[in-house]
Amino acid sequence: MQSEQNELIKRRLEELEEIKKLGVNPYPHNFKVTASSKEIISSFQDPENDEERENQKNNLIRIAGRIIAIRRMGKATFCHIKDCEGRIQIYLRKDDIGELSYKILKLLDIGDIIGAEGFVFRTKTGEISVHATEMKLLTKSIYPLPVVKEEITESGEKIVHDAFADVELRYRQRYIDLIVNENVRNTFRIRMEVIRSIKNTLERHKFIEVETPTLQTIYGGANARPFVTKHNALGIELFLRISNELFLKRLIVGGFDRVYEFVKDFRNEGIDRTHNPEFTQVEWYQAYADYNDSMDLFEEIIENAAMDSLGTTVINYQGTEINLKRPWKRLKMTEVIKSKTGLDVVNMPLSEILDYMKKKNIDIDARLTKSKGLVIALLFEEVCEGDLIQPVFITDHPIETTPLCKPLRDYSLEQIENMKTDPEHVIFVERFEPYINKWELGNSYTELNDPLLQKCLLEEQEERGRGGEEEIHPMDEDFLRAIEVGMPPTTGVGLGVDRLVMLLTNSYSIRDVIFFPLMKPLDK
RNA sequence: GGGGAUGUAGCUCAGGGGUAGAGCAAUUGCCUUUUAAGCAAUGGGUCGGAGGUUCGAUUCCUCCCAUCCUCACCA
Repeated sequence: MQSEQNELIKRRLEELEEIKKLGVNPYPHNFKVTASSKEIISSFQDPENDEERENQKNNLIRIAGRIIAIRRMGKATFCHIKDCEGRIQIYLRKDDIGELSYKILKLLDIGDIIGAEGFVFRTKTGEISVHATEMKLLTKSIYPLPVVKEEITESGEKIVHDAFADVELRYRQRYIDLIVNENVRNTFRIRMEVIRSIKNTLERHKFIEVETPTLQTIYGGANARPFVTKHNALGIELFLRISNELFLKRLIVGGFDRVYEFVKDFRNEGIDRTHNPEFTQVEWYQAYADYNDSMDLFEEIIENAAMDSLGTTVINYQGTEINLKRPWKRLKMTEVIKSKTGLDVVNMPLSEILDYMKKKNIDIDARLTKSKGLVIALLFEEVCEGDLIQPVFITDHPIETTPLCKPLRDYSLEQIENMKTDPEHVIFVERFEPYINKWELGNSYTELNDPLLQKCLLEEQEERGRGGEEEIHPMDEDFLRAIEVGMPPTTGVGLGVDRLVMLLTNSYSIRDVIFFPLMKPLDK
C-alpha cells in the first residue's frame, strides 16, 4: 500500500531487518504493564532523602506506549511515549538497559511501540520520568508519523509546532490523527462520557436498552431518502433505517413501558458541517406520559451530560456562551412567530401570511402554499430559528409537519374532524423540538395512539408524498396493526447525539465528532 | 447540483514560464539528566491527474479528482 520508493519507509524496513538480524522479534506477543503514565505522574512522591530515593529505585514499574518524541545524546536517550492516558518521558542509558537493547534503541523511530521497566524519578529540569532498567521493542512501525513538537513556554502555555492539520488526511487517517493530536482524543473521550451519561440518566429513570433492526423492509419514522441495499439469498430490496421510531413504539405496544436505543440512522441526503450520512441518535419512549414529561427528562439528560463530561453547564461554542442549565424556556411555535413578527398566524387568513412572506422575500415552494400549517412551519424556520441560541423548547407544531403526533388535548375529536375540512384552521400537535445554537437537537411527541386518526394521517402523507416531495413514503401496515392492538398513552423523544457532542466539545464540524466520517474514495 | 478557495518533500508551508525552496523529520559523526536538545555534514520531489499553448509548463489555459467554505437539498 505505502510507496516503496519512499526513503523513510525504506529506511525503516532496513532497520526492521537489522533488528531481526540481532535476534530480536520486532513483534512480540505481550508485555506485562503495571502502570500508566497518568498513574505514575499523579502518584509520584519526590524523595527527600537518600533512603527514600533508594526505595523509589527498588520500586520497579512497567509501562508501555508509542514513542512520540526522541532525543538521543550518545550513550543516553530520552524519549516520550504515549499510552492510553497520556504521555511520559523515559530515560534510557546504555549502562542500564544493556548493549543489545541500546543497539535496538538506536534502530527505533517515532511511532514505534516499546515497553520499559524502571523506576520513577525527577530529572534535573523537573520532569517526572521513568529511568529504564530494561527496554523491550513491542512493535516496529514502518509508516512515518507526522512529527509534532510541543513547547511549554515560561508562562506554562503549550505551543504546538507543525501540528498535523490537514483535515482531509486527519479524517482519512484518523488513527494518525488520534496519535498525534491530543485534543482529538479528548473530543472522543467526551463523546463517550456523554453517551455513558445519557444511558445512566435513562437507566436511573428505569428505561431499558433495546435493539431494533438496521435493515428494514419498509423504512419510516422520519422524512428522508433511504439507502437501498439488497439481500442476495432472499432476493429482496432492503433499506437502511432512517429512524427506529416505529419499532420502539411496537415495543411499547408489546409491554415494555420504558425503552431506549442508541442507533445509527442513515439518510441519503447532502453532506455539510451538521450532516453526515450516518449519524447517531438516541430515542426513548415512555408509556403513560406526555411531551411535558419528555421536556423534563430531556433537559435533565442534557444537563447531566454536560456535568458528567465537562463538570459545568456553561459552554462556549465558537465564541458564543451557552448555558444548558435547567429549566429551559418552553415556547409555542406560534407565540414565537407572534413576538418576532407581530403576526397572529393562527387567526389570520393564509393569504395574508403568504403576502407577508412575499414581502420578506421568503421563497416558498408552490406545492406548500395550500397548507396553512406547513406555511406556518416554514415561516418559523425562516424568521425565528436564527434567534434560538440558548436552550429552548419550541412546542405545538402544525399537524401537517408530522403524522405520528397527537393533537393538543384542547381539541375534541369532533373539532378535529371539522377543522380538517377547513383550510383556514390549523390543528396543532403536542410536539416539541429543543433548539440550541439554532440547531434542532431533537424531536419529541406525545405519540399518536388513536389508530383511526393514525391511519388517516399516514394515508394522507402517502398520498401527497409529504408536502410535495418526490419520495413517497410507503405505508407500514404492520405498524398500523400494532397501534390498532393498542398503544398506551406514550411520549417519545429523539436526540441527535453528534450535534450535542459538537456543542460540548466546541467542534465546528460533525466530522470532528465522528471517528470515521464518510469520505469519497481516492482514485488510484 | 451551483459558486468560491485549496492541492509543492513524511509533516507544516514559501515560491513561480528556463536545473525545485525553508523548517521539522531522515542519514552520518560527536554528546550518559535532555526536552521545539545542540553542533557539523549529507540525502530526499511525477509540484493532485490528463490534455493544450509554448523552443521550454510545477507556473498560463481546459477538463477531471479530492478537500474546505458557501448556497441549494435535508423535520
